[in-house]
Amino acid sequence: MTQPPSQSKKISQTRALGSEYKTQKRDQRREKIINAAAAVFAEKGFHNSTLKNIADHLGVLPAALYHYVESKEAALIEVCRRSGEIFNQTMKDHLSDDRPVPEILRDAVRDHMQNNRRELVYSFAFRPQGLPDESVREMGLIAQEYQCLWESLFDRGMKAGDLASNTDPHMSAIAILAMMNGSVEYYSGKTEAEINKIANHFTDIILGAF
Amino acid sequence: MTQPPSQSKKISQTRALGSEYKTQKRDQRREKIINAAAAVFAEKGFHNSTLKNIADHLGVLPAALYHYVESKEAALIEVCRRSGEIFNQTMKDHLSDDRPVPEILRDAVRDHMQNNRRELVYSFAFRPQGLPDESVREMGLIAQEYQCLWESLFDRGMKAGDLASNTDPHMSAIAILAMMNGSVEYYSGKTEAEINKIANHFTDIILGAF
Amino acid sequence: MTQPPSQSKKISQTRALGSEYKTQKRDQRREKIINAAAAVFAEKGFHNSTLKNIADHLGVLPAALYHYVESKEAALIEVCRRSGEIFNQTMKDHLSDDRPVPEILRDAVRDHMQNNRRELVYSFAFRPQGLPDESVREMGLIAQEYQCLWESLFDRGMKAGDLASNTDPHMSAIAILAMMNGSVEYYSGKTEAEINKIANHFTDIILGAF
Amino acid sequence: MTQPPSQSKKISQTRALGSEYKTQKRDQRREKIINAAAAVFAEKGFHNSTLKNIADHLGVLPAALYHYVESKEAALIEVCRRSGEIFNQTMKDHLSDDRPVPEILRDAVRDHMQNNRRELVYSFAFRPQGLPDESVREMGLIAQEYQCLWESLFDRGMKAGDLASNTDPHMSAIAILAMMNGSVEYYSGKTEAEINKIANHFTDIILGAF
DNA sequence: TATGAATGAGGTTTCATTCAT
DNA sequence: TATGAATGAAACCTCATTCAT
Repeated sequence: MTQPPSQSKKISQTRALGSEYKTQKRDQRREKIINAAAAVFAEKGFHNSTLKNIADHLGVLPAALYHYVESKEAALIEVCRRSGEIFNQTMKDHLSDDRPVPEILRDAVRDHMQNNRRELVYSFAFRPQGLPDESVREMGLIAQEYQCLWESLFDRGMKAGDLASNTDPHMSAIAILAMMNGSVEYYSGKTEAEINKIANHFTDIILGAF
Repeated sequence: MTQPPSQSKKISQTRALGSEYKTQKRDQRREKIINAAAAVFAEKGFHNSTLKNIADHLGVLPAALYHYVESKEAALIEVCRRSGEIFNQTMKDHLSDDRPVPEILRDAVRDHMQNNRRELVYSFAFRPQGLPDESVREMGLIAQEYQCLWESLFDRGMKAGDLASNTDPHMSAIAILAMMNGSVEYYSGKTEAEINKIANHFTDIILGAF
Repeated sequence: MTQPPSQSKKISQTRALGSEYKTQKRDQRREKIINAAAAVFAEKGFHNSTLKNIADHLGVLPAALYHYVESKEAALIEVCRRSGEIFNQTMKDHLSDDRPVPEILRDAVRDHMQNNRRELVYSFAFRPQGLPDESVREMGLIAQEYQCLWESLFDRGMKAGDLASNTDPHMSAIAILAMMNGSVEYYSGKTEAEINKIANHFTDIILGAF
Repeated sequence: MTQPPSQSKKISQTRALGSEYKTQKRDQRREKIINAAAAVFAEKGFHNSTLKNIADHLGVLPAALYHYVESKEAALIEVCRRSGEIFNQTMKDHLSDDRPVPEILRDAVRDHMQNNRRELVYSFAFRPQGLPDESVREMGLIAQEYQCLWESLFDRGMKAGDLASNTDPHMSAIAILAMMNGSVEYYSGKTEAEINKIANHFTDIILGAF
């Protein structure tokens, strides 16, 4: 029995696969663009970055970006969302660990600072100054969640007796986040090992209190 | 016989006073402009601030600013210089105090944070990202001096036995500055009393370490 | 007999004299301003000159100029008028001389070039490019009259047999004026003696033709 | 069996041609812009010309010019360079001719004046007044070379016995250039034939001297 | 009369964005 | 999909001019 329909099916499958393949490629391209945007924004700040800067990173002309990103601001929001996910996911992973809080804390501090350096995104996630309103809203939610995760770590530590009983989880979270983000210009250019040393120092400061 | 004050002298005095008066008024106007610039820069960041924004703060047209400031960048540099002087002078005053270091430290932290809030200038003095080169240079010197002042405070405290003997002045300065500057978005809108509480918390963290 | 009226007369006389004196002083001041304008316009061209440039020449602020001159363009017109009068009067003086035309011509060429250098005004009187319309009209009349004076000199010389009989007064005037004005950048910085040599050369060229 | 031309070769050719074609089109557009700039600058002078003037000549908005020219001053320099090349090349061509110098001279004068009219560029190449420094430098070199070419023509003529033995090549070049450039307002609006007549007159004046 | 503050128009330039190809 | 041309809004800045003092 001849099965002409099969051919049409095959074709449509091929098409579907082709389209899936295309979608995948498109996503990869989009991701590269978002990464380029992240790098440029981090280096120069949002308002001092031009689409040409981003396009240059990719060896492409500015107009090409519009095939993947709606606008400069949309790119910023995307960058924020992604970096927020990285930070938040990292922290959630730490929280699902059942080692003593001080040990988790030490790792979390180290990871945050390494990410700050590596992802070059701290600037958006934690410095809303002068950014477009919608971005600020988006970032605010992310940052708030992140801060909550840190607070819950301190809270757990205190309740478990791993940290001093008079620990203020809220203030401790504020303090360690401030320390890590307020010194990023100081450490972002340093080696991984050096950053780890600084991270340990910060952890000791937080742990030693009270 | 007493001579009446010579008239010519009087006139010249009047003239001198008149001119002095004018100079004074001009300086006041200039100061208001620099302050407006500081406020706008702090709120929106340098690149997102327009001369119109600053002019609007003063109820004036943008072109009027050029009577007092050479350019937008010149305004930025002036803002940085002024805020740097405030911070550095405040710290020098604290250093010339001979109370125990922990007490001085507590006051210094409080003053820095209050200034951060009041002067709204932290952003330039401590966040060079994407600013014009000359401004960055200027700010770098200011910030470096400021950090040295903090280090010398920790150094003195350690040598005097007021602080733990294993205190690292350099890292302690980094840490407390990062804490204060990295949390400015958190506290800048709060009342003086609330900020003082936060300042005390930060001081306790730094003092309690080790 | 007492003569009180005389006093009032005296006063009014004094007043009249005072006012006349004032008018005179005012005219002197105005003349200085026009001269300063002429110098600045000549050096930088009209559109590249600012009122501040002119005011600086006089050690005065720009607003002060408005007490004597209606506008920047009015100053230009005045400058043109004055320089035109100088050039035209000089030429009329030469024409009322009854020496042989070649001798007069030699002197006239010399005077034009010296004036070009000294008065620094050639640029307006002979280069209307891009100047405001009214100024161009005013200058056009002046320049036309000046050219006519030169033409009549050549005409007289030809009719008197001092110049070649096939001399074209119109073209000769065009040529010598072009020579003198088209080389002003070349000679305006030179000494009086050097300019005289060049002037003689130009005169020889004109006289030697045909 | 003859092979059909390889398709890949065709494609690559097509691509190359396509890109070449685009480059060519871009150059044409750029040339039009430079020409428009030349026309506007010539009409109004550099400082009195606005980018809007130039853009209007092309039926375009000012911002569009920046696709082809870096800045207003860059446009000026380009205009100068191009016109300088035209003038200098024309003169070099004349110098490589071995006819008697008077004949060459007559053609050279005619060409210069026709170019002055046609290219509308004399103003930059020979009137540096108030132009930006770099442009003045560029133009100075061009003008100097051009003058040298004229001098060498006179020099050759004198040595060949075509011109009077007491000819001063330097002064002759100054004089003829001044004549041609100092009268451009007079002749630039005239017909080609009329200009030729004037050019002949100027040539006669130069040749008849001494 | 001269000053200095302020204005408003206009200039050059940048840049996100759109669109035809 | 990427390009390159073009746009239009907005930025910084200049400057002739006005006005109160």
